[in-house]
Amino acid sequence: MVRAPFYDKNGLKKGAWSVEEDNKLRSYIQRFGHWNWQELPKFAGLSRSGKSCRLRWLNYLQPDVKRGNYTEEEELMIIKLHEELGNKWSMIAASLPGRSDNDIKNHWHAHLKKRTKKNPTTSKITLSSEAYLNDADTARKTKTDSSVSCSPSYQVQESSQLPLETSSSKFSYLSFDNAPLSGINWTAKDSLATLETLEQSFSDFWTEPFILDNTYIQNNYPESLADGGFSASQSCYHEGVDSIYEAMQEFENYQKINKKDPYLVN
DNA sequence: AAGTCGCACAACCGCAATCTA
DNA sequence: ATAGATTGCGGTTGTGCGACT
Repeated sequence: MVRAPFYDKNGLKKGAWSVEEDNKLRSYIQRFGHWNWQELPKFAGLSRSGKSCRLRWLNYLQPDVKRGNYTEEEELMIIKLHEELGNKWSMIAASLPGRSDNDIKNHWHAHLKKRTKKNPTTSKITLSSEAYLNDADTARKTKTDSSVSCSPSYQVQESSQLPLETSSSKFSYLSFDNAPLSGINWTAKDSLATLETLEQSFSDFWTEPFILDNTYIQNNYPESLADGGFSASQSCYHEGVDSIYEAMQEFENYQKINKKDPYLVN
C-alpha cells in the first residue's frame, strides 16, 4: 500500500515508515516537542527529512488522530465545508477533530467527490439523511463500522478553538507524568536518585511503547524552550543513553552555532 | 489459479506563505 | 528591506490488497 523504503542520493530514507522509526519519532516529540522539523530527525536518530517527519507525525502518530471509519456526520460535514471552502483541506480539517487534512483529502477523492457529483445540491443536506448515501457507500459502511467508530456527536468548532495543532508552526510540547525529563530544564545538580530514574528513562527512550500522557500543551510550554533554550545535564550516562547524550551534545553545538545559550533556563 | 482492475491511503513533491537574521 | 530557511498546503503518485473475470 505504501512505497517500499529506499534511500535517495542524499542518504535520506524515503518510503514506508517502520515501527522502529515511528517509535523514535513519537518518543522524541513526546519528550521534546517539535522545536524544529528540519533539525528534528537528526536528534531523533532518523534518516528522514524534516518534512517527512512532520507529515508522519501530523497524519499518523499524533495523539488523538482518528483513522478510517468516517461517520456519516463527518462525511456530510466534509461535503458541506468543501462546498463552502473549496479545497481548503486544512480549514476543513480544523472543523473535524482528530482528522488530518491529508486524510480528509484522501477520503474526499476516494468517496465523497463521486457522491457530490451524483448529488450536487449539498445545501439540502441534513445530518440524518441516510438516503443520501448510495448503495456502494452503505455497503462499505456496513463492512467497516464493525470496528471502532468515532463519536457522532461532534460539532463544528469555532475557529478560535481549533482542536489539534495541525497547522501551527509554533513549538509544541507534551507533558507526561512518568518522565523525569519532562521539564527538560533539569540540571547537573539534580540528585543521583533522579539520574537513576533518568537512566531507566533513557534506556527506554527508543523502544518505549505509546504509554505517555497524550495531553497536548499548546502555548504553554517553557519559555526557555520556545527561545531555543535547552538545558541538560552533562554528567555521565552510560551505554543505553549514549545516543541521547550525543544528540544532546549535538543540540548544544547547534545552539552555539546559532549563537543561543544552550543553558538558558528561566 | 492466474491475471487484471479499481480502491484506499501513505507518502512524496513543488510551491506559497511565513519566519528570522 | 531582503534573502535564506522553515513550515504548511494541496496536488499527485506508488503500491498493497481485495474483487472480479
